[in-house]
Amino acid sequence: MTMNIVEKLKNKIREQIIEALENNKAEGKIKYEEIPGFIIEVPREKAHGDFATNIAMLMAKEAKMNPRQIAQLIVDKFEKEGTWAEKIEIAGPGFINFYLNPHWLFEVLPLVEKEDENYGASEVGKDIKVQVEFVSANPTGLLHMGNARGAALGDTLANLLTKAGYSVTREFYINDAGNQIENFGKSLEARYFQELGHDFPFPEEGYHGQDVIDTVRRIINDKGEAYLKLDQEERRQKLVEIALKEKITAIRNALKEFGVEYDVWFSESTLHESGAIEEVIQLLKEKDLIYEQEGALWFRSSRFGPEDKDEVVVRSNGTPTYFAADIAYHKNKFDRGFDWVINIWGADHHGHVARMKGAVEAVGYNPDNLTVILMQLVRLFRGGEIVRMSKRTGKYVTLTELVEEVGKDAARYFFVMRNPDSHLDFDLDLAKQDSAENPVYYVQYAHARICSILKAAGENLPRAVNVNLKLLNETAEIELIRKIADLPDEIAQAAKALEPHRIARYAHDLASTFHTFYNSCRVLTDEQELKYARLVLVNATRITLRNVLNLLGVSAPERM
RNA sequence: GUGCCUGUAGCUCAGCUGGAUAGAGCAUCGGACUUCUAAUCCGAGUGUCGGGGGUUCGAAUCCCUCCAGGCACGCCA
Repeated sequence: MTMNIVEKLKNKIREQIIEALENNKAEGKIKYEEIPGFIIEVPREKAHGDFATNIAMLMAKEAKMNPRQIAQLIVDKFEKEGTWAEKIEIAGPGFINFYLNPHWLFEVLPLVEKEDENYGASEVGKDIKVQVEFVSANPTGLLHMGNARGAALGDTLANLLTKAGYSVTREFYINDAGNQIENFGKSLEARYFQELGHDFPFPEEGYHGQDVIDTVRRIINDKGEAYLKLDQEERRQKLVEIALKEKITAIRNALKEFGVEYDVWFSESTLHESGAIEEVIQLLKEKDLIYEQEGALWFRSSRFGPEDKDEVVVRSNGTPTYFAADIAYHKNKFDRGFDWVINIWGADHHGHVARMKGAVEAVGYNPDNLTVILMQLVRLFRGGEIVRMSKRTGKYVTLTELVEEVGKDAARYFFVMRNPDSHLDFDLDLAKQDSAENPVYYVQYAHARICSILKAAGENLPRAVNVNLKLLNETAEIELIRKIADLPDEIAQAAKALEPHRIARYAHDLASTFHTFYNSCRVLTDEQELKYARLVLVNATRITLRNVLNLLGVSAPERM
């Protein structure tokens, strides 16, 4: 059982407030039916205490009393025992501010030491099976910046959910069927002929990238002209088979270099082969959610979305659409028992969300259990200019190139730093610079500094239980402990809200608090007891920083 | 035309889901290394929170409307 000190204390204060209110009610000093949902928060202004609540304002209307009067009643009956409260004040329109004895914070240091790598964990997601599907790039090409953002986001999110106690599966959906594979086959065939010196027209919608040519050259190297004589369908099939395997391996390796590994690689073609798509269409037919028009089969998505249009699931030529496969895929996900299914998609797919949810409902599952995170697209800048990626020429910067250029740490941090909702302008020149402008160095530097102190201190690191923590009474020290204490709550909230960027901000805040401490308090001082206490504090900071960097997939260097 | 996202300091962005005097980084200016790493710290300044209405004790946050930018509206995926 992991503990969350901040949460525990908030709950304690909450209980005492409710009890104080009930006591007042019993004495007839206040009238109300129900206590409204109120918050206990850490005020932005330090002068407003360690915790504050807005309950008095919220109750004013129902109790027909001035909020400050209500606050006074609560304060009068508030039992401080067990809350560490030293001073309670009523402020502004009726906030109640709690000023705590800082000693409550000291519990956190032995806890961090004890939990070590596990510190920050909580159990808010206990017994909840969640799947995060992300990247799922077309296996016909290499990974681009949009995929890279999705990879950083999805992996960090999965890390967060895991830490918050959820049971997490990472999944990559391989689109190895359908139209784009047709095109891929045609492109490969064309390049195959061309590379062997034949005239061959390149398909209109084909893949123009250099990587397709490279693949074909390798195939020729290996198999020579063997496929020239085959009939067209068989030739394309062979070429696709070899090329797909190669592409998927390349994608897998690129992601691995980026620190991302999956539990499941799910192949779209298995849905076609197993009959799962036909089955799901049959199911929808039975529910009268499919109709025929102009030779095609349509799914009544308009029944579900607000005013969404109906969607083709089987073309007039008899082949199922991507959407049909996706319905079968999502049914499959829920069939596997996931309580919560999370997809990370590029914002250009947003039109797909409503009908996907509709489809989930249509096949008998609760659409609320499907969350789609849409991330806005990435624009690359180089030399102050947008790097245009061209579909026609197939030229774009790949994930592998990005990692080579700016490094895994900077790239991951950069992508996760921002809210997925905001457009991301990635300045390659800036990220490339090994300079202080790159925020990831700021955080890593804090970790390296700590390691340096610990090294200088020698091998005997004191244990929290053996030192006098009360000596840690400087503002900078208290602030640092407070920040460390926040981690479990930060993770739990970031996980629940699916907002990994909060953790990047936390990492920066923690580093900043440490740097301030470092400049105002000397750890290796002549006063032995103080030194030991500070060593404990610094070591707890190291553990916390390292754990956060791990969540982000960023390394925690001991030297810089 | 319809739908989704965005609009906050000169620039890049936070803003804990309705709270108190709206915050960071970069950039600018001025300070701090004989001391555990100056890739750091301390100090200084800037805001019609896109505009206008509304909801209430209280709005950057919720609702309406308008403006600007991005994206999507296929028997593509």
